[in-house]
Amino acid sequence: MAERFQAPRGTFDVLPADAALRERVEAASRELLGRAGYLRIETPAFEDTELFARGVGESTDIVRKEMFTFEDQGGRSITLRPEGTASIARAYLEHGMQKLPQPVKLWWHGPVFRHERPQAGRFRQFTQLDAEAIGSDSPLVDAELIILLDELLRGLEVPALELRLGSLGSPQARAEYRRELISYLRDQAAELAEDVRERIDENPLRAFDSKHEGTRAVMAEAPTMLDRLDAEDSEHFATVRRLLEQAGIKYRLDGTLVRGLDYYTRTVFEFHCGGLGAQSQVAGGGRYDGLVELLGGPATPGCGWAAGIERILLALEGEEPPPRPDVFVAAAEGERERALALATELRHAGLRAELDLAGRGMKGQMRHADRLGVANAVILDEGGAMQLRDMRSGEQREIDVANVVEELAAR
RNA sequence: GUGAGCGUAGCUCAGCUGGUAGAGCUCCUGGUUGUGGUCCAGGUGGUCGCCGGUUCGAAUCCGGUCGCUCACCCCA
Repeated sequence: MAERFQAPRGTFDVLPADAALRERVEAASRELLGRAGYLRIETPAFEDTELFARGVGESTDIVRKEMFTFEDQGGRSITLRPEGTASIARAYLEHGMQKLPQPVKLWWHGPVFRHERPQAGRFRQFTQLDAEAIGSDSPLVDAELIILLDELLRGLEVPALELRLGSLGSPQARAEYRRELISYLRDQAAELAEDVRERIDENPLRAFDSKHEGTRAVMAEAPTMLDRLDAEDSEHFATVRRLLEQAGIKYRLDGTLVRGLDYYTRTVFEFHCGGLGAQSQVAGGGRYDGLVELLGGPATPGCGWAAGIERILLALEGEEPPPRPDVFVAAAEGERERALALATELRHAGLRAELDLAGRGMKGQMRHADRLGVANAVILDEGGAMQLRDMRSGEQREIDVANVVEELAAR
């Protein structure tokens, strides 16, 4: 037991029972994003470490302690992608997509890696669905992306959804606000909970989430980022809000949204699902107007989101039974090879056909057919005769070899 | 990285205050020469996570270790 291999910590197998639901999520996103003109892109699962260090930000938890980084045989530092946006921005630049009509709208889904301690809804390898629109600073872009994400989650019937919406403004405004908040907290330190006080410099925004009474009183009076937006950012945000309201999308205004990646500017948002455990965030994203430039390109606005497929699946909670075959071909001892040929023929006709591959006796084959849940069985008798059996009624009659395929296809 | 709970057959679990492993489900075979779903009988399958200690003897007690789960942190 102990010596048996196990999937590495924080990873999992997608078993057949899980596959159908997962495919439904993938199909829904492909369909929805396709209709909105988002085009599919695939980037490598690993990149130059520096891309993430620069793109995501040296000071973020992701870069500081969550990356799977290794040296390849040529001495290059390589990192399994901990998120997708930096790769998309890299591809945008590498392939000169500035020359395309803007914005360039892209989507992808695939594995993402973060070296974290696993827990409910948190894995070391998980799957993200990403949508990105690069090259326009119009608030229409922000709104379109949020509307699409909302439709996706709602269409999948993710329960107890909540959209939180905020704006971070420009990097400068954000930095100024942060300084202001830190000094405000320092002044009020005596009233704050101990854990909040200890993290004033580390993460002052977190004070807003505290359940501590004294802290809550202090925070009720604290300035929020939304109060400190400059005129342009403020107008941009107001337009995004108006567009969402026109689209009938409910949201909770949240001036304390942080996002753990440095590249976010202006609009930020998260979708949460109640009853998901501690990791309730199902999707999140925002605008990143400085990212492309940060990676060495021209000043280029961008906006996008990532949805966690596993968290969505967790919220949907369920398995779908594997598809049932239409027909099972059972064969007497000497007829096994004919069974394969017939099954192949039936498959050509578009039917799901199975046969015994384990050397079962007739009783075993019928039992197996029953468990597969087939509606019909074809039984090949010794000597060439053939029976067609209706597995529900138990009715059975001899049938002509020439007619089996037709007969079954018609059912 | 920190904390808490758990770790017995493929799955769900039982095994009281220590005496050298069980049930249900699943799977396979058979129930008078090859026909299913109910029922009956039988079978496959576990060095009780691992290492060490206490003991005449440990799945059962103690220590360590690994793993899983949940939470903190942070994020999808």
